[in-house]
Amino acid sequence: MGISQRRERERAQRHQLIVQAARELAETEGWGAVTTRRLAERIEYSQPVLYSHFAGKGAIVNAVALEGFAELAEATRLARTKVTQATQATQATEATETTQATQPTRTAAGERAQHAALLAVARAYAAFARANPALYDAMFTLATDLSFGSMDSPQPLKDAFVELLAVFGPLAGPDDDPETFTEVGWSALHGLVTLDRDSRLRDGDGYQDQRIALLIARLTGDVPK
Amino acid sequence: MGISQRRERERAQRHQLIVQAARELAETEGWGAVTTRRLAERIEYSQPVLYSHFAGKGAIVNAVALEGFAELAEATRLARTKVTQATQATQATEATETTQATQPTRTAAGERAQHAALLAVARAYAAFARANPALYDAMFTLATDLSFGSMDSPQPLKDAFVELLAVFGPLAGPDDDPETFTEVGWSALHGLVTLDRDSRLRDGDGYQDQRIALLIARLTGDVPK
DNA sequence: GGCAAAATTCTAGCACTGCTAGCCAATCGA
DNA sequence: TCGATTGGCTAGCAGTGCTAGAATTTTGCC
Repeated sequence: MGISQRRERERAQRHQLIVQAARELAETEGWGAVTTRRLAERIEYSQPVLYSHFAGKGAIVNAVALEGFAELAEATRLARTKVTQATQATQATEATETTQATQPTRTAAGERAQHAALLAVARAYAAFARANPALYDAMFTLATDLSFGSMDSPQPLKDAFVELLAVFGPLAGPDDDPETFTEVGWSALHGLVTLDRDSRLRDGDGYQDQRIALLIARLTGDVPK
Repeated sequence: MGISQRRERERAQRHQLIVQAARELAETEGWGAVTTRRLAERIEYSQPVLYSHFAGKGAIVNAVALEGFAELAEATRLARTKVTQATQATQATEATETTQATQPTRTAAGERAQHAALLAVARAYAAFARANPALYDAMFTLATDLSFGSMDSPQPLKDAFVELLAVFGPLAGPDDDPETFTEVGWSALHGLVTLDRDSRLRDGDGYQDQRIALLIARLTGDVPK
């Protein structure tokens, strides 16, 4: 039965080809240019084959969005581990403590490290959105029917939130629910990203960086008096 | 020359009728149902008359969005003045100080009052978005070509931001730019509203209220240790 | 009042969209 | 080798935003 396996493999390849074509087309010419005809032309098949892979155009957008969430989770994970490892090395030289990385260290140095990690992740998040505007659009403005908070939400969405929870959670106050705190931090970041992208905030050199820094500072309780 | 004036008046009425029809249709059946044909049917004219009033469908959406910004500004102004007046009355009985309302009062009572005002405005903002989902969509996801930060941005947009500035600005840290602080606060609020609306945050009784309270608390430096 | 001119509204249609029914050819199991 | 099944294609449907040109109404003038 090797033949049917090969056919299934080819089908999966074409499936991925459609998603990739949609994403590239959207990123170069915007989602308005992503029509079923242009998509079919691009993958060198006729339109109806799209509907043998996806229920409709919306399902294709959803697939692109899912890819985006997976990559976003990976990007934030990278930024987090990079910084925490760097600061852990610094901490080792200072030789203060060696608790688990996942456990919030309540020392001053630990808090500083987590603040740094959070800032790095926030910057990575903003950079990701800026580097893949169409992808971010698919994730947050086009694919609105992707369930999130419930049990049956797709894995990439859960992964992405868990990743954010790992950075935001430890910085929640003792009386705060870490998940609520993460939701607030994520939402704020998302708001900054979208409003900046639609030119609804002052445009200029370091304005967005300033905003992100200010947000993270306030969230972590680093407030000037 | 009273005739041409009457005609112009009637034209303005029909102009407003189009905007209102678009808004109502969007609010009851979603923006997907707002087509030029249905709009024309609704105002009891043929399609082309729409184009004698607006450059295209996008221009109609823009008009709706502008109306939304005007109303949003009004709603936040109402929430702000209501609370500040109430707390000013309380302050008067305590007889501590009587500075100008626009000037940030650096007393403990003054800060508490501003915190309360900010919370009230944030709640009003979220309530507005929840009560007019299609309108909010027009303002932030459909009419993306509305210039904002620049000089030539429409007056309602400026007004809305000034209104937010009046609540957020006084609570900025001594080293913070009030405008930057306002941009951050507004973005965070916007993020909470949109993600909540798309069911991307946990759905339940007071979750959104909790998130808003947490956000405002952190922004104002009221951080638990 | 009657009539050409000007402004306004409508009919009809264009090029496009997402999506699907039904035909036609290649592949499969016997 | 031959029917049955699968897979892809052509052609077309209903609907979209928008517009050219016809038809109608209103205007200004004699």
